[in-house]
Amino acid sequence: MKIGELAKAARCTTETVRFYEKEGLLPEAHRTASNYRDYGAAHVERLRFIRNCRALGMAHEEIRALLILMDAPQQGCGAVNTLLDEHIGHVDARIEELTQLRAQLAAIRAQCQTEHQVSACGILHGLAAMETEEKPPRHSHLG
Amino acid sequence: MKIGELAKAARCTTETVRFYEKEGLLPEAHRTASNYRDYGAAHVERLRFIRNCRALGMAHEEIRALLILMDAPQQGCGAVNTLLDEHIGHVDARIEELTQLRAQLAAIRAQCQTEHQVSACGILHGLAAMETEEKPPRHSHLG
DNA sequence: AAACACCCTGAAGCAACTACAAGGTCAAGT
DNA sequence: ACTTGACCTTGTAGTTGCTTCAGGGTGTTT
Repeated sequence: MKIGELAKAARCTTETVRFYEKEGLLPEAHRTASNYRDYGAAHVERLRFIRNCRALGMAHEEIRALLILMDAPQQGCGAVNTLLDEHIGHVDARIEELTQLRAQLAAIRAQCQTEHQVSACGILHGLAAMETEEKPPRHSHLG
Repeated sequence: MKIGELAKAARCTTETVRFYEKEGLLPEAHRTASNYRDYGAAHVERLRFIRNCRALGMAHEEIRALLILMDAPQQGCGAVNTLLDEHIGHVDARIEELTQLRAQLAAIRAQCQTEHQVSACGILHGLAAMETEEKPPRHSHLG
């Protein structure tokens, strides 16, 4: 099958397929006489796997690690479990960060209930007066 | 004050300060005879405001809009309130997305409780079998 | 005069794509 | 035979919010 068909089968774009190939996530395809990429069922499976992992918020690094583990089918799957647990940890950490942010934003928002002059706006004063924090180190690759 | 002092006052790096200047978020500084940037109290205030907004997850676009509003102090602050409400909406949307992701991940994780062969791992099978979804349009700039 | 901390500019790198630009291929219709 | 249109090819640049680096200048101290 051609790249467009593969892309449709995994519900992504041809550009994304080519990008994954360049990244080494998707193995290179055979080429037809006219230099078109030519894919088989294994490519569809692999690409769908990658897209599913991405939909779950995994980074390319994590997916790459999973793919390598998958390519040694008779090995133990402890590393797979670990990797997933760590990823769940990233998601939890990010939810926690955003929840705290949400509370801070609500507090600032509460400082202005009615429309008045900008110079007297509680929100702007709140934003200016906040304790400026150093950027904490990232807990996850999730933005 | 020199750029390093300004950066310290707002707890960021000199590179970040120069970057904000290039972006137009921070006005350009006067220069000394030796071409060093020379900042005053107004710059400290502005930079701290920017860093506080960033710490609350706002995008540069949002901050830029706030700064413009702030520069017209006798105008009404309705737009400020709206902007903040929208930003809170972004955060809520992202928390919701991540919470759903979290549930999906937990479901997949539950498919493998004990270590066994990769080829029989419920997690990998779950990841392969998932309904591949099209990437939904972004609800927010928060990753 | 040398050492060291600080400043300058400009370019490149990160993640995970997306969006061109400029061209080649192929099947269908006239 | 020719054209249209949909598809394919490569390569490069843009997105966001910085960080890092290279290669150099300045200023104070010893």
